[in-house]
Amino acid sequence: MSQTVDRALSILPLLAEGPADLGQVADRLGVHKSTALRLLRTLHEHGLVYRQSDQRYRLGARLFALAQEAMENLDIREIAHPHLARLNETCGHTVHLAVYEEGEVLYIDKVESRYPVRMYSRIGKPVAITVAAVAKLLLADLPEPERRVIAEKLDYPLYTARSTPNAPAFLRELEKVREQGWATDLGGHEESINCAAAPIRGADGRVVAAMSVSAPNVVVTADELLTLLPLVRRTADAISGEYSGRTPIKEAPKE
Amino acid sequence: MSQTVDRALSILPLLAEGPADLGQVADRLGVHKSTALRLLRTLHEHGLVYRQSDQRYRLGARLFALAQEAMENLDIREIAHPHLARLNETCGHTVHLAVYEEGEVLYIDKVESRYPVRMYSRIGKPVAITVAAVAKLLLADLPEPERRVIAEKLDYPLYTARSTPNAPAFLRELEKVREQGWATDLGGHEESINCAAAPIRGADGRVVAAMSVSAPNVVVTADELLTLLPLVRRTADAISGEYSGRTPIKEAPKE
DNA sequence: AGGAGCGTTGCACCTACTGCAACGTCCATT
DNA sequence: AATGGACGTTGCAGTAGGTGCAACGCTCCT
Repeated sequence: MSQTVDRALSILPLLAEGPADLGQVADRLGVHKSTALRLLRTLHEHGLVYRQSDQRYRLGARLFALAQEAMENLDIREIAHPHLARLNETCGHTVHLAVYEEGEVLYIDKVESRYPVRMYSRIGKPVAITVAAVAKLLLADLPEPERRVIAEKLDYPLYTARSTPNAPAFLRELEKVREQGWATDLGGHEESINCAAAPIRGADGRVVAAMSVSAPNVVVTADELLTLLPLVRRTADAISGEYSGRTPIKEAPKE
Repeated sequence: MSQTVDRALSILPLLAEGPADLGQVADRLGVHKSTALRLLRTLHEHGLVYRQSDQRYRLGARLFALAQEAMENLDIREIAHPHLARLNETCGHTVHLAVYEEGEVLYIDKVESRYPVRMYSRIGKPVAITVAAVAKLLLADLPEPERRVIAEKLDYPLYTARSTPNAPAFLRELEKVREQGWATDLGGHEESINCAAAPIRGADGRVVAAMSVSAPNVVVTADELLTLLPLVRRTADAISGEYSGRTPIKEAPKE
Protein backbone atom coordinates (compact mmCIF):
# COMPACT_ATOMS: atom_id res chain seq x y z
CA MET A 1 0.00 0.00 0.00
CA SER A 2 1.28 3.42 -0.92
CA GLN A 3 2.09 5.67 1.99
CA THR A 4 1.96 8.90 0.06
CA VAL A 5 -1.41 8.18 -1.44
CA ASP A 6 -2.65 6.88 1.87
CA ARG A 7 -1.80 10.18 3.53
CA ALA A 8 -3.31 12.21 0.76
CA LEU A 9 -6.57 10.29 0.89
CA SER A 10 -6.71 10.62 4.65
CA ILE A 11 -7.10 14.33 4.11
CA LEU A 12 -10.47 13.92 2.47
CA PRO A 13 -12.51 12.59 5.40
CA LEU A 14 -10.72 15.11 7.56
CA LEU A 15 -11.91 17.96 5.38
CA ALA A 16 -15.36 16.43 5.25
CA GLU A 17 -15.72 17.48 8.88
CA GLY A 18 -15.26 21.05 7.84
CA PRO A 19 -12.71 23.47 6.39
CA ALA A 20 -9.19 23.34 7.76
CA ASP A 21 -5.97 25.25 7.21
CA LEU A 22 -2.58 23.85 6.34
CA GLY A 23 -1.35 23.59 9.91
CA GLN A 24 -4.39 21.69 11.08
CA VAL A 25 -4.13 19.27 8.20
CA ALA A 26 -0.44 18.70 8.83
CA ASP A 27 -1.02 18.12 12.54
CA ARG A 28 -3.82 15.66 12.10
CA LEU A 29 -1.87 13.79 9.48
CA GLY A 30 1.20 13.79 11.66
CA VAL A 31 3.43 15.12 8.90
CA HIS A 32 5.43 18.25 8.26
CA LYS A 33 3.61 21.28 6.92
CA SER A 34 5.53 21.18 3.68
CA THR A 35 4.46 17.60 3.12
CA ALA A 36 0.84 18.42 3.78
CA LEU A 37 1.13 21.35 1.43
CA ARG A 38 2.29 19.19 -1.43
CA LEU A 39 -0.42 16.63 -0.85
CA LEU A 40 -3.06 19.31 -0.73
CA ARG A 41 -1.69 20.84 -3.90
CA THR A 42 -2.01 17.56 -5.69
CA LEU A 43 -5.54 17.07 -4.44
CA HIS A 44 -6.24 20.61 -5.49
CA GLU A 45 -5.02 20.06 -9.03
CA HIS A 46 -7.45 17.21 -9.34
CA GLY A 47 -10.24 19.37 -8.01
CA LEU A 48 -10.91 17.15 -5.03
CA VAL A 49 -10.02 19.96 -2.71
CA TYR A 50 -10.99 23.59 -2.96
CA ARG A 51 -9.29 26.55 -1.49
CA GLN A 52 -11.77 29.04 -0.20
CA SER A 53 -11.17 32.74 0.05
CA ASP A 54 -9.72 32.61 3.56
CA GLN A 55 -7.16 30.15 2.22
CA ARG A 56 -8.58 27.25 4.15
CA TYR A 57 -9.20 24.00 2.35
CA ARG A 58 -12.56 22.39 1.70
CA LEU A 59 -13.76 19.39 -0.26
CA GLY A 60 -13.95 20.29 -3.91
CA ALA A 61 -16.58 20.16 -6.56
CA ARG A 62 -15.02 17.47 -8.69
CA LEU A 63 -16.19 15.04 -6.06
CA PHE A 64 -19.75 15.72 -7.20
CA ALA A 65 -18.82 15.45 -10.79
CA LEU A 66 -17.10 12.12 -10.23
CA ALA A 67 -19.86 10.67 -8.12
CA GLN A 68 -22.43 11.90 -10.57
CA GLU A 69 -20.66 10.50 -13.60
CA ALA A 70 -20.09 7.19 -11.86
CA MET A 71 -23.80 6.97 -11.08
CA GLU A 72 -24.71 7.53 -14.69
CA ASN A 73 -22.38 4.85 -15.90
CA LEU A 74 -23.53 2.32 -13.38
CA ASP A 75 -25.51 -0.43 -14.92
CA ILE A 76 -27.88 -1.97 -12.41
CA ARG A 77 -28.71 -4.68 -14.83
CA GLU A 78 -25.14 -5.80 -15.22
CA ILE A 79 -24.57 -5.82 -11.49
CA ALA A 80 -27.85 -7.49 -10.64
CA HIS A 81 -27.80 -10.24 -13.23
CA PRO A 82 -25.50 -12.73 -11.49
CA HIS A 83 -27.56 -12.35 -8.33
CA LEU A 84 -30.79 -12.90 -10.19
CA ALA A 85 -29.35 -15.96 -11.87
CA ARG A 86 -28.22 -17.37 -8.55
CA LEU A 87 -31.64 -16.81 -7.02
CA ASN A 88 -33.19 -18.57 -9.97
CA GLU A 89 -30.83 -21.50 -9.50
CA THR A 90 -31.89 -21.77 -5.89
CA CYS A 91 -35.64 -21.48 -6.17
CA GLY A 92 -36.27 -22.28 -9.81
CA HIS A 93 -38.88 -19.60 -10.38
CA THR A 94 -38.96 -16.68 -12.76
CA VAL A 95 -36.98 -13.68 -11.52
CA HIS A 96 -37.61 -10.13 -12.74
CA LEU A 97 -35.75 -6.86 -12.47
CA ALA A 98 -37.63 -3.62 -13.03
CA VAL A 99 -37.04 0.14 -12.93
CA TYR A 100 -39.24 3.20 -12.86
CA GLU A 101 -38.88 5.62 -15.70
CA GLU A 102 -40.99 8.61 -16.64
CA GLY A 103 -44.26 7.37 -15.29
CA GLU A 104 -43.75 3.76 -16.31
CA VAL A 105 -42.32 0.67 -14.73
CA LEU A 106 -40.26 -1.46 -17.08
CA TYR A 107 -38.79 -4.91 -16.86
CA ILE A 108 -35.13 -4.66 -17.68
CA ASP A 109 -34.05 -8.20 -16.96
CA LYS A 110 -35.57 -11.60 -16.53
CA VAL A 111 -34.38 -15.10 -15.71
CA GLU A 112 -36.86 -17.70 -16.85
CA SER A 113 -38.37 -20.31 -14.61
CA ARG A 114 -37.08 -23.84 -14.87
CA TYR A 115 -40.63 -25.09 -14.64
CA PRO A 116 -42.53 -25.66 -17.86
CA VAL A 117 -45.38 -23.35 -16.86
CA ARG A 118 -44.11 -19.83 -17.26
CA MET A 119 -45.62 -16.43 -16.90
CA TYR A 120 -45.61 -14.14 -19.87
CA SER A 121 -43.54 -11.01 -19.71
CA ARG A 122 -41.05 -9.29 -21.88
CA ILE A 123 -37.97 -7.26 -21.17
CA GLY A 124 -38.57 -3.61 -21.99
CA LYS A 125 -42.28 -3.95 -21.70
CA PRO A 126 -44.16 -1.71 -19.28
CA VAL A 127 -45.61 -3.71 -16.39
CA ALA A 128 -49.13 -3.54 -15.03
CA ILE A 129 -48.31 -0.63 -12.83
CA THR A 130 -51.29 -0.76 -10.50
CA VAL A 131 -50.86 -4.35 -9.44
CA ALA A 132 -47.29 -5.59 -10.04
CA ALA A 133 -45.28 -6.04 -6.87
CA VAL A 134 -42.21 -4.37 -8.33
CA ALA A 135 -44.25 -1.39 -9.48
CA LYS A 136 -45.61 -0.88 -5.98
CA LEU A 137 -42.10 -0.79 -4.56
CA LEU A 138 -40.83 1.66 -7.14
CA LEU A 139 -43.76 4.02 -6.80
CA ALA A 140 -43.85 3.76 -3.02
CA ASP A 141 -40.44 5.37 -2.87
CA LEU A 142 -41.47 8.50 -4.72
CA PRO A 143 -42.25 11.64 -2.73
CA GLU A 144 -45.80 11.66 -1.46
CA PRO A 145 -47.17 14.47 -3.66
CA GLU A 146 -45.85 12.85 -6.78
CA ARG A 147 -47.25 9.48 -5.80
CA ARG A 148 -50.62 11.13 -5.47
CA VAL A 149 -50.39 12.85 -8.84
CA ILE A 150 -49.45 9.62 -10.57
CA ALA A 151 -52.08 7.59 -8.76
CA GLU A 152 -54.78 10.02 -9.88
CA LYS A 153 -53.72 9.80 -13.49
CA LEU A 154 -53.61 6.02 -13.72
CA ASP A 155 -56.22 3.68 -15.04
CA TYR A 156 -57.18 0.81 -12.77
CA PRO A 157 -58.06 -2.10 -15.05
CA LEU A 158 -59.67 -5.00 -13.19
CA TYR A 159 -57.50 -7.80 -14.46
CA THR A 160 -58.88 -10.01 -11.70
CA ALA A 161 -61.08 -9.67 -8.64
CA ARG A 162 -57.99 -8.89 -6.60
CA SER A 163 -56.69 -6.07 -8.80
CA THR A 164 -56.23 -2.68 -7.17
CA PRO A 165 -59.60 -0.99 -7.90
CA ASN A 166 -58.85 2.74 -7.62
CA ALA A 167 -56.45 5.49 -6.61
CA PRO A 168 -57.19 5.61 -2.87
CA ALA A 169 -56.72 1.85 -2.55
CA PHE A 170 -53.51 2.11 -4.53
CA LEU A 171 -52.13 4.89 -2.36
CA ARG A 172 -52.97 2.93 0.75
CA GLU A 173 -51.19 -0.08 -0.68
CA LEU A 174 -48.14 2.05 -1.52
CA GLU A 175 -48.00 3.37 2.01
CA LYS A 176 -48.10 -0.16 3.37
CA VAL A 177 -45.40 -1.32 0.96
CA ARG A 178 -43.25 1.66 1.84
CA GLU A 179 -43.36 0.80 5.48
CA GLN A 180 -42.81 -2.92 5.26
CA GLY A 181 -40.07 -2.70 2.67
CA TRP A 182 -41.37 -5.46 0.43
CA ALA A 183 -44.38 -6.12 -1.77
CA THR A 184 -46.48 -8.90 -3.19
CA ASP A 185 -48.93 -9.42 -5.97
CA LEU A 186 -51.23 -12.31 -5.18
CA GLY A 187 -53.26 -12.92 -8.29
CA GLY A 188 -53.82 -9.24 -8.95
CA HIS A 189 -52.64 -9.38 -12.52
CA GLU A 190 -53.34 -12.93 -13.57
CA GLU A 191 -55.54 -15.09 -11.46
CA SER A 192 -53.06 -17.89 -11.01
CA ILE A 193 -49.81 -15.96 -10.67
CA ASN A 194 -48.21 -14.75 -7.44
CA CYS A 195 -45.15 -12.56 -6.96
CA ALA A 196 -42.93 -11.52 -4.08
CA ALA A 197 -40.70 -8.49 -4.55
CA ALA A 198 -38.00 -6.48 -2.79
CA PRO A 199 -36.41 -3.10 -3.44
CA ILE A 200 -32.85 -2.39 -4.56
CA ARG A 201 -31.46 0.83 -3.18
CA GLY A 202 -28.63 3.14 -4.22
CA ALA A 203 -26.01 4.70 -1.99
CA ASP A 204 -28.44 7.43 -0.96
CA GLY A 205 -31.07 4.95 0.15
CA ARG A 206 -33.46 5.68 -2.67
CA VAL A 207 -35.02 2.79 -4.53
CA VAL A 208 -33.36 2.45 -7.91
CA ALA A 209 -34.85 -0.86 -8.99
CA ALA A 210 -37.00 -3.70 -7.75
CA MET A 211 -36.82 -7.44 -8.19
CA SER A 212 -39.35 -10.20 -7.82
CA VAL A 213 -39.92 -13.93 -8.01
CA SER A 214 -43.08 -15.08 -9.70
CA ALA A 215 -44.73 -18.47 -9.86
CA PRO A 216 -48.09 -19.84 -10.85
CA ASN A 217 -50.38 -21.52 -8.33
CA VAL A 218 -49.98 -24.83 -10.07
CA VAL A 219 -46.32 -24.94 -9.12
CA VAL A 220 -46.35 -23.45 -5.63
CA THR A 221 -49.07 -21.94 -3.49
CA ALA A 222 -48.99 -18.28 -2.50
CA ASP A 223 -47.95 -19.30 1.02
CA GLU A 224 -45.07 -21.32 -0.27
CA LEU A 225 -43.94 -18.46 -2.46
CA LEU A 226 -44.00 -16.12 0.51
CA THR A 227 -41.52 -18.31 2.35
CA LEU A 228 -39.04 -17.19 -0.29
CA LEU A 229 -39.44 -13.57 0.72
CA PRO A 230 -36.44 -13.45 3.08
CA LEU A 231 -34.27 -14.89 0.35
CA VAL A 232 -35.54 -12.36 -2.17
CA ARG A 233 -34.90 -9.55 0.26
CA ARG A 234 -31.42 -10.79 1.01
CA THR A 235 -30.66 -10.97 -2.69
CA ALA A 236 -31.97 -7.45 -3.22
CA ASP A 237 -29.84 -6.22 -0.34
CA ALA A 238 -26.76 -7.87 -1.81
CA ILE A 239 -27.40 -6.11 -5.11
CA SER A 240 -27.97 -2.83 -3.28
CA GLY A 241 -24.66 -3.25 -1.56
CA GLU A 242 -22.79 -3.91 -4.72
CA TYR A 243 -24.58 -1.20 -6.64
CA SER A 244 -23.79 1.46 -4.09
CA GLY A 245 -20.18 0.31 -3.79
CA ARG A 246 -20.55 -0.38 -0.10
CA THR A 247 -17.25 -1.88 0.95
CA PRO A 248 -16.87 -3.85 4.14
CA ILE A 249 -14.46 -1.22 5.42
CA LYS A 250 -11.67 -2.44 7.61
CA GLU A 251 -10.62 -0.10 10.38
CA ALA A 252 -6.96 -0.51 9.49
CA PRO A 253 -5.18 2.83 9.17
CA LYS A 254 -4.73 3.84 12.82
CA GLU A 255 -0.99 3.82 13.59
CA MET B 1 3.30 18.03 -6.75
CA SER B 2 3.34 14.41 -5.76
CA GLN B 3 3.65 11.99 -8.62
CA THR B 4 2.29 8.99 -6.76
CA VAL B 5 -0.78 10.80 -5.57
CA ASP B 6 -1.23 12.35 -8.96
CA ARG B 7 -1.30 8.94 -10.56
CA ALA B 8 -3.65 7.56 -7.96
CA LEU B 9 -6.09 10.41 -8.38
CA SER B 10 -5.97 10.07 -12.14
CA ILE B 11 -7.57 6.69 -11.67
CA LEU B 12 -10.76 8.20 -10.32
CA PRO B 13 -12.02 9.99 -13.44
CA LEU B 14 -10.96 6.98 -15.41
CA LEU B 15 -13.17 4.71 -13.31
CA ALA B 16 -15.99 7.21 -13.41
CA GLU B 17 -16.33 6.33 -17.08
CA GLY B 18 -17.12 2.80 -16.07
CA PRO B 19 -15.62 -0.28 -14.48
CA ALA B 20 -12.13 -1.30 -15.57
CA ASP B 21 -9.76 -4.14 -14.80
CA LEU B 22 -6.21 -3.87 -13.59
CA GLY B 23 -4.64 -4.08 -17.05
CA GLN B 24 -6.80 -1.30 -18.45
CA VAL B 25 -6.02 0.97 -15.53
CA ALA B 26 -2.29 0.31 -15.82
CA ASP B 27 -2.34 0.97 -19.56
CA ARG B 28 -4.24 4.22 -19.32
CA LEU B 29 -2.01 5.44 -16.52
CA GLY B 30 1.07 4.39 -18.43
CA VAL B 31 2.52 2.45 -15.51
CA HIS B 32 3.32 -1.13 -14.74
CA LYS B 33 0.52 -3.39 -13.60
CA SER B 34 2.07 -3.86 -10.19
CA THR B 35 2.17 -0.12 -9.68
CA ALA B 36 -1.44 0.26 -10.68
CA LEU B 37 -2.33 -2.58 -8.35
CA ARG B 38 -0.80 -0.84 -5.36
CA LEU B 39 -2.48 2.45 -6.16
CA LEU B 40 -5.82 0.72 -6.54
CA ARG B 41 -5.29 -1.11 -3.30
CA THR B 42 -4.71 2.13 -1.48
CA LEU B 43 -7.76 3.70 -3.04
CA HIS B 44 -9.66 0.58 -2.10
CA GLU B 45 -8.64 0.77 1.56
CA HIS B 46 -10.07 4.24 1.67
CA GLY B 47 -13.26 3.02 0.08
CA LEU B 48 -12.92 5.26 -2.93
CA VAL B 49 -12.88 2.32 -5.28
CA TYR B 50 -14.84 -0.84 -5.04
CA ARG B 51 -14.10 -4.21 -6.40
CA GLN B 52 -17.11 -5.81 -7.96
CA SER B 53 -17.72 -9.51 -8.18
CA ASP B 54 -16.03 -9.83 -11.58
CA GLN B 55 -12.93 -8.30 -9.96
CA ARG B 56 -13.14 -5.13 -11.98
CA TYR B 57 -12.74 -1.83 -10.18
CA ARG B 58 -15.38 0.85 -9.78
CA LEU B 59 -15.78 4.02 -7.80
CA GLY B 60 -16.83 3.16 -4.29
CA ALA B 61 -19.36 4.23 -1.72
CA ARG B 62 -16.97 6.41 0.21
CA LEU B 63 -16.71 8.71 -2.75
CA PHE B 64 -20.46 9.14 -2.82
CA ALA B 65 -20.46 9.80 0.89
CA LEU B 66 -17.72 12.40 0.54
CA ALA B 67 -19.53 14.09 -2.32
CA GLN B 68 -22.60 14.16 -0.15
CA GLU B 69 -20.73 15.74 2.75
CA ALA B 70 -19.05 18.23 0.50
CA MET B 71 -22.46 19.18 -0.76
CA GLU B 72 -23.90 19.46 2.73
CA ASN B 73 -21.17 21.86 3.68
CA LEU B 74 -22.54 24.24 1.12
CA ASP B 75 -25.21 25.74 3.28
CA ILE B 76 -26.47 27.97 0.48
CA ARG B 77 -28.00 24.91 -0.99
CA GLU B 78 -29.96 24.08 2.14
CA ILE B 79 -31.23 27.59 2.51
CA ALA B 80 -32.08 27.99 -1.14
CA HIS B 81 -33.88 24.74 -1.72
CA PRO B 82 -37.30 25.61 -0.28
CA HIS B 83 -37.27 28.84 -2.26
CA LEU B 84 -36.40 27.01 -5.45
CA ALA B 85 -39.14 24.49 -4.82
CA ARG B 86 -41.67 27.25 -4.23
CA LEU B 87 -40.65 29.03 -7.41
CA ASN B 88 -41.02 25.77 -9.27
CA GLU B 89 -44.50 25.31 -7.81
CA THR B 90 -45.47 28.76 -9.00
CA CYS B 91 -44.14 28.77 -12.53
CA GLY B 92 -43.74 25.08 -13.25
CA HIS B 93 -40.41 25.37 -14.98
CA THR B 94 -37.05 23.87 -14.19
CA VAL B 95 -35.14 25.78 -11.53
CA HIS B 96 -31.35 25.60 -11.13
CA LEU B 97 -28.91 26.67 -8.46
CA ALA B 98 -25.24 27.05 -9.38
CA VAL B 99 -21.96 28.10 -7.82
CA TYR B 100 -18.57 29.08 -9.18
CA GLU B 101 -15.55 27.09 -8.13
CA GLU B 102 -12.07 27.00 -9.54
CA GLY B 103 -12.80 28.05 -13.06
CA GLU B 104 -15.95 25.99 -13.31
CA VAL B 105 -19.60 26.68 -12.75
CA LEU B 106 -21.54 23.78 -11.29
CA TYR B 107 -25.15 23.06 -10.72
CA ILE B 108 -25.61 22.21 -7.08
CA ASP B 109 -29.37 21.92 -7.04
CA LYS B 110 -32.17 21.53 -9.49
CA VAL B 111 -35.91 21.25 -9.33
CA GLU B 112 -37.22 19.66 -12.45
CA SER B 113 -40.74 20.41 -13.49
CA ARG B 114 -41.67 17.21 -15.20
CA TYR B 115 -39.61 14.57 -13.43
CA PRO B 116 -38.99 15.56 -9.82
CA VAL B 117 -37.69 12.05 -9.22
CA ARG B 118 -34.62 12.64 -11.30
CA MET B 119 -33.86 15.86 -9.67
CA TYR B 120 -30.35 14.87 -8.58
CA SER B 121 -29.40 13.46 -11.92
CA ARG B 122 -27.44 16.35 -13.31
CA ILE B 123 -26.22 18.02 -10.21
CA GLY B 124 -22.46 18.25 -10.18
CA LYS B 125 -22.08 18.69 -13.88
CA PRO B 126 -20.11 21.69 -15.03
CA VAL B 127 -22.35 24.05 -17.01
CA ALA B 128 -21.64 25.58 -20.40
CA ILE B 129 -19.75 28.44 -18.86
CA THR B 130 -19.69 30.77 -21.85
CA VAL B 131 -23.42 30.85 -22.42
CA ALA B 132 -25.33 29.81 -19.30
CA ALA B 133 -27.12 32.66 -17.58
CA VAL B 134 -26.01 31.55 -14.12
CA ALA B 135 -22.39 31.33 -15.28
CA LYS B 136 -22.48 34.90 -16.56
CA LEU B 137 -23.71 36.13 -13.19
CA LEU B 138 -21.10 34.24 -11.23
CA LEU B 139 -18.22 35.31 -13.47
CA ALA B 140 -19.43 38.87 -13.74
CA ASP B 141 -18.90 39.29 -10.03
CA LEU B 142 -15.24 38.33 -10.10
CA PRO B 143 -12.64 41.11 -10.04
CA GLU B 144 -12.01 42.49 -13.50
CA PRO B 145 -8.47 41.12 -14.01
CA GLU B 146 -9.54 37.64 -13.01
CA ARG B 147 -12.52 37.81 -15.33
CA ARG B 148 -10.21 38.70 -18.17
CA VAL B 149 -7.78 35.87 -17.42
CA ILE B 150 -10.58 33.35 -17.32
CA ALA B 151 -12.24 34.69 -20.43
CA GLU B 152 -8.98 34.38 -22.36
CA LYS B 153 -8.51 30.80 -21.33
CA LEU B 154 -11.98 29.60 -22.20
CA ASP B 155 -13.10 27.84 -25.32
CA TYR B 156 -16.11 29.31 -27.04
CA PRO B 157 -17.98 26.41 -28.58
CA LEU B 158 -20.73 27.49 -30.96
CA TYR B 159 -23.57 25.44 -29.58
CA THR B 160 -25.96 27.59 -31.59
CA ALA B 161 -25.87 30.74 -33.70
CA ARG B 162 -26.50 32.75 -30.54
CA SER B 163 -23.66 31.30 -28.50
CA THR B 164 -21.06 33.73 -27.20
CA PRO B 165 -18.44 33.63 -29.97
CA ASN B 166 -15.24 34.83 -28.26
CA ALA B 167 -13.57 36.41 -25.26
CA PRO B 168 -14.25 40.09 -26.05
CA ALA B 169 -17.94 39.40 -26.62
CA PHE B 170 -18.03 37.42 -23.41
CA LEU B 171 -16.38 40.18 -21.40
CA ARG B 172 -18.79 42.72 -22.81
CA GLU B 173 -21.68 40.48 -21.88
CA LEU B 174 -20.30 40.07 -18.36
CA GLU B 175 -20.03 43.82 -17.97
CA LYS B 176 -23.63 44.23 -19.03
CA VAL B 177 -24.81 41.48 -16.70
CA ARG B 178 -22.83 42.99 -13.86
CA GLU B 179 -24.56 46.31 -14.28
CA GLN B 180 -28.09 45.11 -14.75
CA GLY B 181 -27.94 42.52 -11.97
CA TRP B 182 -29.54 39.70 -13.90
CA ALA B 183 -28.79 37.53 -16.92
CA THR B 184 -30.44 35.52 -19.63
CA ASP B 185 -29.54 32.79 -22.02
CA LEU B 186 -31.81 32.88 -25.02
CA GLY B 187 -31.02 29.80 -27.04
CA GLY B 188 -27.30 30.16 -26.57
CA HIS B 189 -26.79 26.62 -25.38
CA GLU B 190 -29.63 24.72 -26.94
CA GLU B 191 -31.60 26.30 -29.71
CA SER B 192 -34.98 25.93 -28.07
CA ILE B 193 -34.12 26.57 -24.44
CA ASN B 194 -34.27 29.94 -22.71
CA CYS B 195 -33.17 30.84 -19.21
CA ALA B 196 -33.55 33.81 -16.90
CA ALA B 197 -31.23 34.08 -13.93
CA ALA B 198 -30.57 36.20 -10.85
CA PRO B 199 -27.67 36.38 -8.38
CA ILE B 200 -27.65 35.36 -4.73
CA ARG B 201 -25.41 37.52 -2.58
CA GLY B 202 -23.73 37.05 0.77
CA ALA B 203 -23.61 39.58 3.57
CA ASP B 204 -20.70 41.38 1.93
CA GLY B 205 -22.59 41.81 -1.32
CA ARG B 206 -20.52 39.33 -3.26
CA VAL B 207 -22.29 36.84 -5.47
CA VAL B 208 -22.14 33.43 -3.82
CA ALA B 209 -24.53 31.57 -6.11
CA ALA B 210 -26.91 32.10 -8.96
CA MET B 211 -30.30 30.68 -9.78
CA SER B 212 -32.29 30.40 -12.97
CA VAL B 213 -35.53 29.24 -14.50
CA SER B 214 -35.34 27.40 -17.80
CA ALA B 215 -38.02 26.45 -20.26
CA PRO B 216 -38.17 25.28 -23.86
CA ASN B 217 -39.74 27.45 -26.57
CA VAL B 218 -42.49 24.95 -27.05
CA VAL B 219 -43.78 25.66 -23.57
CA VAL B 220 -43.30 29.40 -23.29
CA THR B 221 -41.71 31.95 -25.60
CA ALA B 222 -38.61 33.85 -24.57
CA ASP B 223 -40.74 36.95 -23.95
CA GLU B 224 -43.07 35.07 -21.69
CA LEU B 225 -40.17 33.63 -19.77
CA LEU B 226 -38.75 37.11 -19.29
CA THR B 227 -41.91 38.19 -17.55
CA LEU B 228 -40.86 35.82 -14.79
CA LEU B 229 -37.67 37.76 -14.23
CA PRO B 230 -39.01 39.94 -11.41
CA LEU B 231 -40.20 36.81 -9.62
CA VAL B 232 -36.84 35.13 -10.06
CA ARG B 233 -35.05 38.20 -8.78
CA ARG B 234 -37.34 38.45 -5.79
CA THR B 235 -36.70 34.79 -5.00
CA ALA B 236 -32.96 35.28 -5.30
CA ASP B 237 -33.15 38.30 -3.03
CA ALA B 238 -35.11 36.35 -0.47
CA ILE B 239 -32.43 33.67 -0.47
CA SER B 240 -29.72 36.34 -0.21
CA GLY B 241 -31.47 37.82 2.80
CA GLU B 242 -31.78 34.53 4.56
CA TYR B 243 -28.25 33.52 3.72
CA SER B 244 -26.59 36.69 4.92
CA GLY B 245 -28.77 36.97 7.97
CA ARG B 246 -27.59 33.66 9.26
CA THR B 247 -24.23 32.90 10.84
CA PRO B 248 -22.49 30.66 8.32
CA ILE B 249 -20.53 28.92 11.07
CA LYS B 250 -20.24 25.18 10.76
CA GLU B 251 -18.88 23.87 14.01
CA ALA B 252 -16.38 21.04 13.89
CA PRO B 253 -18.02 18.11 15.68
CA LYS B 254 -14.93 16.88 17.50
CA GLU B 255 -12.57 18.39 20.08
C1' DA C 1 -4.03 -31.87 -20.20
C1' DG C 2 -2.10 -27.71 -21.92
C1' DG C 3 -1.89 -22.87 -22.62
C1' DA C 4 -3.28 -18.14 -22.38
C1' DG C 5 -4.60 -14.26 -19.65
C1' DC C 6 -4.80 -11.94 -15.48
C1' DG C 7 -3.83 -10.70 -10.71
C1' DT C 8 -0.29 -11.07 -7.30
C1' DT C 9 4.31 -11.14 -4.87
C1' DG C 10 9.42 -10.58 -3.71
C1' DC C 11 13.21 -8.06 -4.86
C1' DA C 12 16.89 -4.71 -6.21
C1' DC C 13 17.34 -0.17 -7.89
C1' DC C 14 16.92 4.56 -7.84
C1' DT C 15 13.22 7.89 -8.22
C1' DA C 16 10.89 11.22 -5.86
C1' DC C 17 8.94 12.02 -1.23
C1' DT C 18 10.14 13.77 3.29
C1' DG C 19 11.56 16.92 6.90
C1' DC C 20 14.38 20.72 7.85
C1' DA C 21 15.39 25.36 7.95
C1' DA C 22 15.22 29.68 5.95
C1' DC C 23 12.40 33.17 3.62
C1' DG C 24 8.26 36.05 2.44
C1' DT C 25 4.01 37.94 3.66
C1' DC C 26 0.28 39.36 6.22
C1' DC C 27 -1.69 40.84 10.44
C1' DA C 28 -1.96 42.15 15.29
C1' DT C 29 0.30 44.20 18.94
C1' DT C 30 3.31 47.76 21.22
C1' DA D 1 5.56 53.20 12.40
C1' DA D 2 8.11 49.33 14.05
C1' DT D 3 8.22 44.63 15.76
C1' DG D 4 6.94 40.05 16.58
C1' DG D 5 4.36 36.12 15.51
C1' DA D 6 1.72 33.00 12.59
C1' DC D 7 1.25 30.95 8.45
C1' DG D 8 2.23 29.54 3.73
C1' DT D 9 5.98 28.62 0.65
C1' DT D 10 10.52 27.06 -1.33
C1' DG D 11 15.31 24.78 -2.06
C1' DC D 12 17.91 21.18 -0.57
C1' DA D 13 20.15 16.76 0.99
C1' DG D 14 19.09 12.15 2.63
C1' DT D 15 16.82 8.22 2.35
C1' DA D 16 12.22 6.15 2.74
C1' DG D 17 9.52 3.95 -0.14
C1' DG D 18 7.65 3.67 -4.85
C1' DT D 19 8.80 1.52 -9.26
C1' DG D 20 9.41 -1.99 -12.83
C1' DC D 21 10.90 -6.59 -13.61
C1' DA D 22 10.29 -11.29 -13.61
C1' DA D 23 8.48 -15.26 -11.69
C1' DC D 24 4.42 -17.56 -9.62
C1' DG D 25 -0.41 -19.04 -9.01
C1' DC D 26 -4.87 -19.04 -10.34
C1' DT D 27 -8.89 -19.51 -13.41
C1' DC D 28 -10.88 -20.15 -17.66
C1' DC D 29 -10.92 -21.73 -22.28
C1' DT D 30 -9.38 -24.90 -25.90
